[in-house]
Amino acid sequence: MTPDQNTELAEIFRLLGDANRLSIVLSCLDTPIGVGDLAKSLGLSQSLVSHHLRLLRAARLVRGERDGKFVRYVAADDHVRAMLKNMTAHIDEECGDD
Amino acid sequence: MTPDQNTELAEIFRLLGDANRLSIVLSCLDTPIGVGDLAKSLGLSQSLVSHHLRLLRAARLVRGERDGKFVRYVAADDHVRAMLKNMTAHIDEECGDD
DNA sequence: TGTTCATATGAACAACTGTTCATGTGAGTG
DNA sequence: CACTCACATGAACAGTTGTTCATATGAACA
Repeated sequence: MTPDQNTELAEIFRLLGDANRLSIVLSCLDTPIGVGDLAKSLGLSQSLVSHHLRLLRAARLVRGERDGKFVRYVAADDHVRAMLKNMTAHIDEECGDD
Repeated sequence: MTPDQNTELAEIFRLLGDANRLSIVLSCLDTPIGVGDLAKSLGLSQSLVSHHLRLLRAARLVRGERDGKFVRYVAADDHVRAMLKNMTAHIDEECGDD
């Protein structure tokens, strides 16, 4: 693991290290979802969700697809999906062990 | 994924989201290593490493074993090891794809 | 064009975080 | 005991971050 890779990985972790941002990413892991729906379903302001999505987009964790008035966001690729599913699986198991 | 699990996972990510802390955890994934050696090999102050280790310990990402004057730290369990190896593997693959 | 809906952006601020420096604790050794 | 080595802790500060409010952009539709 090179220093650059270490920094890159830390940056990804940092972005996922906010509870709201994490739930945003998890909410669009498999199915594209619009910003407004995201905000409503998570109980967050539209502005806040949009700000977070900008960061997630910049880090290529998420990608937005325009559809008329709407912009729907999904996990950027299978790496992101696999990483997060692996992590959530471990969390589930840990809770079982406690 | 319950809200509690979401928070817990975010907390883990937040801790790994600092480059120094991440390299500390990665440095003791498989082999226990003392605080001083950790500091020297990463080019960080002993105090800083110790502060970070306290946070990592509190989150049960790492565990310390006393050995005389020394305290050696290791990844807390196989979950932590597996999660991090999975993440680093994905980072490696992503770099290959670019 | 003017209006409305969905999303993005900018400024501002309180709260938090990483780091350093100084000091404390506790184990080993003379 | 006094001293040293390895580590932990506390206070303090600069820099960063999440959030809100207000406003801008941009697409659809009358």
